[in-house]
Amino acid sequence: MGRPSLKDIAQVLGYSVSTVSRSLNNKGEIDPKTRERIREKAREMGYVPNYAARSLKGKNSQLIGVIIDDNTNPFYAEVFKGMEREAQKRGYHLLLINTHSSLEDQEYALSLMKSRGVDGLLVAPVRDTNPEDLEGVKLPFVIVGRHFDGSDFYEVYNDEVLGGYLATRHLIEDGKRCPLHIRSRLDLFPARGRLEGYLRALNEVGMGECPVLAVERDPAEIPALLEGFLDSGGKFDGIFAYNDLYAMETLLFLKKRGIAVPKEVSVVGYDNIPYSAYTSPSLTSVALDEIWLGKKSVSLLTSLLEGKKPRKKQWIQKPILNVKESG
Amino acid sequence: MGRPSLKDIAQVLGYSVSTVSRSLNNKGEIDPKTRERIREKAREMGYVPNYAARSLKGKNSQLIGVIIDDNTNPFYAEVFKGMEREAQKRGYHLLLINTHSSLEDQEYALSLMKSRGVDGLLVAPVRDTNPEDLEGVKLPFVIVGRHFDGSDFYEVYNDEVLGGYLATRHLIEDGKRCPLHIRSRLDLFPARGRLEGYLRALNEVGMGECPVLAVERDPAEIPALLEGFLDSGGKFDGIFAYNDLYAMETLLFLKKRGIAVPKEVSVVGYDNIPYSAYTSPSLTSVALDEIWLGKKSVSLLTSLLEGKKPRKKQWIQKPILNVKESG
DNA sequence: ATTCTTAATGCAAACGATTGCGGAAAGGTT
DNA sequence: AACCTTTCCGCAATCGTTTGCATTAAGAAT
Repeated sequence: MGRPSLKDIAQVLGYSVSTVSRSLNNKGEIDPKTRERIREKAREMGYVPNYAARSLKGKNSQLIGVIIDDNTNPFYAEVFKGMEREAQKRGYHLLLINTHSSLEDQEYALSLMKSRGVDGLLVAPVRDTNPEDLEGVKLPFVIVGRHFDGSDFYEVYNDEVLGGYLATRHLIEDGKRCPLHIRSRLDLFPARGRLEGYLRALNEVGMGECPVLAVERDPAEIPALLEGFLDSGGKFDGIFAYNDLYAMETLLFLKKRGIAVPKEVSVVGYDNIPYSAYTSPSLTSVALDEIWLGKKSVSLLTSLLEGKKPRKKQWIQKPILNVKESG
Repeated sequence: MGRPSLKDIAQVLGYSVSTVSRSLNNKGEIDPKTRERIREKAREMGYVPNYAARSLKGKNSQLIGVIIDDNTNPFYAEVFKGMEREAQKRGYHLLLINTHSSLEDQEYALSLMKSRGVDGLLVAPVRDTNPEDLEGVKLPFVIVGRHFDGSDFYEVYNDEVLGGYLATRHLIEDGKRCPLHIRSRLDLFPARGRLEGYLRALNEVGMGECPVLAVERDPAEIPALLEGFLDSGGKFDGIFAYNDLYAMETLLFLKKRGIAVPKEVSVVGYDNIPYSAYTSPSLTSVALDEIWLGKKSVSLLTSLLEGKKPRKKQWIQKPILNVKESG
């Protein structure tokens, strides 16, 4: 026989299916003795509930859809881990789909999640996402790692401005007079925040005009960007890079050019991924608690699913700076 | 209204539910004209199939369970990506659960997958896994990245022996007389293979006795291990580390001790993770095609699910050596 | 003894999709 | 004109679970 159903248990014990169901779910009024008898038998027969049937009837699947850019990204990998921990604790499971930063893939993911009957969504929307596309799925959702200006979505994200500020202020306090920023595309939420924090730190001490280099698609552009900047007479004594991967490309370039880090130039990254400890010099980086981010987004979503309406819609995490050798 | 069902479409158009179902699934004989009419309407109404209902009836859910150690591990992250690509192409979706290398978590995962009604399993079993536990779930499955001696499971994995051999032979051909190996626990399949390849390369050229250091739990033990080895008079001029993380710890230690890489000591890692390009010197490493691994395991499993019995049960990938600066 | 509570359990419908079987209409064959 | 095919489509059962309502039995109150 395949997996036993409620009916199988009911037949063996001579009860009705409803009684078995109620016993297993602790619902309704059941004689404690029969309840125990049923639970025991269920265990013995290796009963596991059929989520498909349950979700078909009950309208809830105990499934949460997770839509992120790329599970290979150490930051999101870590966040997912946090999500999994919290979700399992609360009896939910996760359906993960990558968007590869593509709007098309994101639409596919959204429609699929709906089709799969997930109870709610944890989503890190790709750039250019129309907020209405999210609302259009008519599912409770929590935004992870992003923030839509002026919206009142439930959101769990990092204080990117503070992160950029911390990184830059550190460079300044270290005596750097001309810290460069290598930013990413400004249609990415974190990129805007980090840039803003960078500018704020500069303005605070009256250092107006420092150069910002922009990566359009790929961190692989960085060597050429820096090369071009230096060759056209540009100067810098510190670099705040959009993230650790950017910073690593930067370190590589500086090494090739024979520029000493941190003696001549300090480098600060962002995300503090595990591998940032293994570069040489090891990478000073803005650190986040990704696990917290994952857990918090799940607990927020599940309370939504339980019909609560948490008053606090925005959960913002304060990053800290993990100072290592590069600056 | 919520998401429209077959019934809704049927009512609007005046057909029966069965006709709608058959039209949408291209089954049975349906007048091409009505089929198109129905498909058009379905599109218009934004119909998406309800997988729960489908799997309840049809006995297949188009869901594949993925059970791995840890989605943060770059190797498995990459493998998962490959799986996702292939699965989506074939109309399947993935349910991911981490085991954190714990037998207990693995059992939870297995029971959960059964409960969720996945059609099949892609699993990288934790050490000490009893093959019978896997067969016990009574689901088609493919082993990923491991190999059970003597079993005839469907398996997709790497030729770890060859990998270890390539790494070690490279060190030897580079003139190293005493390459050290830092291995992991031998109850891990890859650890056994890599060690064997290492020994084979040594024996081939009659270099019998070279030292092997064993990490028991955590790569963080490595500095102490090497320290102890050196202090007790041990010597080496090359190191083949179990994986890139091990190699990175090794590089860090060597740097701290002032030992020049690759001048005095060459270092070779395994997995060729993206971040191995950013150490200094960059890390020579055994490279695998993780995407292939993921895709292949999915295509193998889906052909099982379609009732085929592929003759070739073991798919073994040949790694290559990606020579960079460290050796 | 009769009626009223209360506690414990069963009945049956419903969720949305699939599918074997049968029926009706249309056309073809003698 | 009677019969047979073929084509197209509907009926109804089914999957496993949940849940509102009905039912039964037992005990309490009169």
